[in-house]
Amino acid sequence: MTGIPMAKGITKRSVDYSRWYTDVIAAAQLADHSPVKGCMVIRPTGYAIWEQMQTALDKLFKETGHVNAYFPCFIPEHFMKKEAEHVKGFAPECAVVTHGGGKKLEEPLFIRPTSETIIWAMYKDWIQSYRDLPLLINQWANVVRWEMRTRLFLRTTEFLWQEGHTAHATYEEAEAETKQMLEVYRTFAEEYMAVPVITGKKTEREKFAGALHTYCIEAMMQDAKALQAGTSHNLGQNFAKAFDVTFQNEAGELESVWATSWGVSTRLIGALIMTHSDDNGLVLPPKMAAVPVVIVPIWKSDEEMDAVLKRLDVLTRNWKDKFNFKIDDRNNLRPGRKFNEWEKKGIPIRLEVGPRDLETNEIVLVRRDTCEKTRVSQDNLTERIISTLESMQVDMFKKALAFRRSNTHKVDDYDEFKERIDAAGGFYLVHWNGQTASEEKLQEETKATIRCIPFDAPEETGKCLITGQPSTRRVIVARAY
RNA sequence: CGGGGCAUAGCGCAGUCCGGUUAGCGCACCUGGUUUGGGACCAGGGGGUCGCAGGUUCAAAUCCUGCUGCCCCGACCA
Repeated sequence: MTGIPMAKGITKRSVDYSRWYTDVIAAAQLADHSPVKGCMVIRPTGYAIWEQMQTALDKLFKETGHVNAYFPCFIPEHFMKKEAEHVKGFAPECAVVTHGGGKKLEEPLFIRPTSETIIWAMYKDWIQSYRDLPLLINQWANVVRWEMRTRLFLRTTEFLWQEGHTAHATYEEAEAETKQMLEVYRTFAEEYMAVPVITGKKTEREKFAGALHTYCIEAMMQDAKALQAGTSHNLGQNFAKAFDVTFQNEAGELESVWATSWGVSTRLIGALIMTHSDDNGLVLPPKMAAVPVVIVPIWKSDEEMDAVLKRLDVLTRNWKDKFNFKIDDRNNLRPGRKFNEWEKKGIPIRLEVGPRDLETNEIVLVRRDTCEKTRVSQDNLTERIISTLESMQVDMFKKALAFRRSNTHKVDDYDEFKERIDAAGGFYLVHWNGQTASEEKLQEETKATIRCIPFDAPEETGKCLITGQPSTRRVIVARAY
């Protein structure tokens, strides 16, 4: 048994990918456009996904020794101006508060686009000796960046994120932290979101404003475009010097502190949607579904209703501590409507139970990722559900990985590259001479950017795709969100 | 910032060119009944300062002027 009828109200991916994306969000009731330009209202269904993400990530952060704190959203103007590169990078996209309490403020307050400056202003007071290090703090917060063009989840004026800000005694320690947190992001993306990512280093041009270097995870969406899904920065001593944060080392000498910062945002919800969902709506990997199992009971008479619900009572008795589930016993909707509703919302497993199943001791199990419908025995149902959820988690990752692999190519000829990226998008492993000038030329001529220098790229001699100059390794080039 | 489009019920639209009953349709919503294994049906009902502000006119959703907001496509960004 298979098959799901065509979805109403969702544009097919093949017709218009970006319409499809917004249709899926609307159909699943994840978010709405707000009355304020560029901002979104995250609806309960969408926020539940964010909560799943927060829970999993927060645990990973705590396991690596981090603690949470909260800093204000207002940043005094002169803080923003202390780190030269940082101002240059962020000033143009900042919202600034000039009035408060009906009066013009003495000093304008920037609404944080990120919190390095206010956090380092505080770290100055908190750090005196090497014994105060490392300082490993994370905060869950909103930030504002005045973007010209916005898209739900992918780029909104205000968005939710977490930002880790750590302080260390040495460069090596800071570097280890930067890499460790990138690895946390990779683990989270792949094992929880089932989104395969490439880890690597950003080019000078793409790195964070004020960082020594930036590492990232890059994912491929179903239209074969790249999406930066998370970043981790080694900030060196730039912020410590700008905010005069020093510590006494064991030898009693005064040194500047070494810093990192790292973040992922509600953009991950966009990544999740564009990696797994289909023409029928949202598809959630089990670990990202607050409620991974929904049961639609079916009945004609009141007697049948009682019988079905009673059986469900027995069947679900030991489920509470194993996985969340919901019994959709609304009596004003017919089953077909409920099937469709839960499909659009991406619930991983749907169970259908009616009078016929009571007789045969079976139940209908439908997998959202494959749309596969199976009649399964009511015996061992709990184990069957758990194993199905586990398979789905793995299968969805494998499917996404296979897609990325089949859309990743090595190319050595610039004209061939132009043709292929126009025709099919995709990731291209190409040689690059390491110069910003050729990177800019590439973007001007093809709208593609260097997504990252992958960690696993082997040393290999070749010629730069753009200039023909010598190169020692390949980088990933793609058109990106 | 450039190009395009839209603004009429919660959503999607018609009506606007050519001014004229009480502004209409589909979906959604409410009530009652029949239904229920893939998006139910029948009957009844509620909901609108026609984006805002001026103007023309006996009369404006409709004509004129100005403004505002939003969406989509490009240049910039997590």
